[in-house]
Amino acid sequence: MAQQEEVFKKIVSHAKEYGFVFQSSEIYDGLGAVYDYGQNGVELKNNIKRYWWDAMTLLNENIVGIDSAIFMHPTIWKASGHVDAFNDPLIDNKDSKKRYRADVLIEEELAKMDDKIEKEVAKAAKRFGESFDDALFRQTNPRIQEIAAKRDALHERFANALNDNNLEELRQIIIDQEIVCPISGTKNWTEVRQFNLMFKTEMGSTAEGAMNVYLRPETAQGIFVNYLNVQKTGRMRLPFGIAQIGKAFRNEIVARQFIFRMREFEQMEMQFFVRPGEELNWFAKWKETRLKWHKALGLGDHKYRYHDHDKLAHYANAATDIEFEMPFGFKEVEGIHSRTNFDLSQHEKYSGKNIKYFDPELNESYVPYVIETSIGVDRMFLSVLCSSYEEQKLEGGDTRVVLHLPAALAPVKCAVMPLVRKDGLPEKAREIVNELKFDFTTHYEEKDSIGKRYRRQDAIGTPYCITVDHQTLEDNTVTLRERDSMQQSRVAIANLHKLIHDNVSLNALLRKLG
RNA sequence: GCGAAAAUAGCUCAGUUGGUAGAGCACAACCUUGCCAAGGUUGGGGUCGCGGGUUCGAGUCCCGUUUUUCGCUCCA
Repeated sequence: MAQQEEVFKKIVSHAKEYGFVFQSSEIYDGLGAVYDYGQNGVELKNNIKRYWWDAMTLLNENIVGIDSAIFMHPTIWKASGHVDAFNDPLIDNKDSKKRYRADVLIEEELAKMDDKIEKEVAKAAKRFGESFDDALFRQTNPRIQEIAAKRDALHERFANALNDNNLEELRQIIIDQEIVCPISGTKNWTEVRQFNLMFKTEMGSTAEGAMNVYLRPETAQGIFVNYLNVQKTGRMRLPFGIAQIGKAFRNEIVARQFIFRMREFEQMEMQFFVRPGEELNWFAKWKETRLKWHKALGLGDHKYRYHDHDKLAHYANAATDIEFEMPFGFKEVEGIHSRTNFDLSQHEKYSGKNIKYFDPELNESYVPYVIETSIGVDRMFLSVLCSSYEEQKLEGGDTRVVLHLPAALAPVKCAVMPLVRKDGLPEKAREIVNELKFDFTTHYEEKDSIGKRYRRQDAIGTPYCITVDHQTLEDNTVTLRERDSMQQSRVAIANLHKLIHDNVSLNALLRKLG
């Protein structure tokens, strides 16, 4: 494990050194958990997005894309549950340094009181035997009455505090109830603080007229609120899907592990709308389809696994993660959720608009059920980078650092280099670049020895290097050098284009998914 | 957010009880070589994360702060 962490550090350094990922605002000491993509990173990221987008929209005639705005009406986040669910009142015990949810601590205290009552009842039931009247005993026994009164008073006070969002009161309840930390056993508590995971800003210029809006914490809602627009204008019939790629923002308390958890991140989401009752079949189908998409990249089938959720979110009736083996363990890359009709029903309720789908086959209207597939682009990027990175020992004792990126995702597809910088070889190489550049990201390199140039291309994962030598001037052939095997072959310039295209285009990858 | 550790050139790091900021690689120019990196010459690049303090003098000691890593915590 320690070794894995070393490798991860090297990957992070490599990502910076070769222009994949930079810390945001670095010259101002950086900004926490925000990163920028560099010249190679952006190409890799765009290729990942293109692979996903094409797999969704080209291969499925019933899936279309949209691009919704980051700003949305604030009520959307009330309807979706984010305003409430992303607002946890937290409190720390100063001695044990443990953090708890203040509301959970109080709920546990209430549960304890209930337990006490039940114990009293059970004791009495044993004592009185068959003549025991449970309801009567609860109503008349003074001890139980006393506990129940305290319990009810606490419950009411707690409910009021929650309702008013009164953090000081929550803390006061914990103090008054003499709740202790289960670890340290002390009552040395900090203030109660609220962490809202949504970034808030204002829209409109005047203080009175300004409206509080949020930066979206997920892209899904932009699809839900548009689903009927797309269905009607696209004449879509269930089942159909809407795909979207876009930025989302969460003010994470702890954001770590490089680009794995960032405060600003990008999602690729597809919401698939189905008939009620058919959702679990579609859930199973998408589970399979999505894993196939990942595995087609060839990063290693053993690096993937499903993680089915036992504890489901409030909107879901089934959920799975596709996890990928990162240097720091198996981690979620994609989530597949059966979101029921929760979101659409909520929007119907909060907007007051009818957003039912009319099913011409069944001749009835209903709110569709939704299967969601949602990938973190940045996590996907990280998984590709980590599994591609290799420090390879070569014969002769030296090592080379090579990124075995799937060719279709590589930021640079080929590099053209004159063997020497004279005798007209650079000019010939330029001619080849000018042919290839229209279809492939092509580098031209003439500086340093040829071996050094190969290694530089290996480090950014370029699948092919094309070397122009003196023979080229005579017979129009070049040396084609392959990244992973380091094998060289003599190829006619006329055949270069097709050869490269067949191996680096997304097309080949998509055909595997057919 | 709490605790611990760290921050010196693009990268990896050295820097003595406090006394003029260094190396290797990388980068630029020129020469040389020419199919798997690290030949030669020359050069550019650092207010030692930032801000205070102690001191005649701070990369080094003290305080604060930012960022990163690890642990806790949290995670739709």
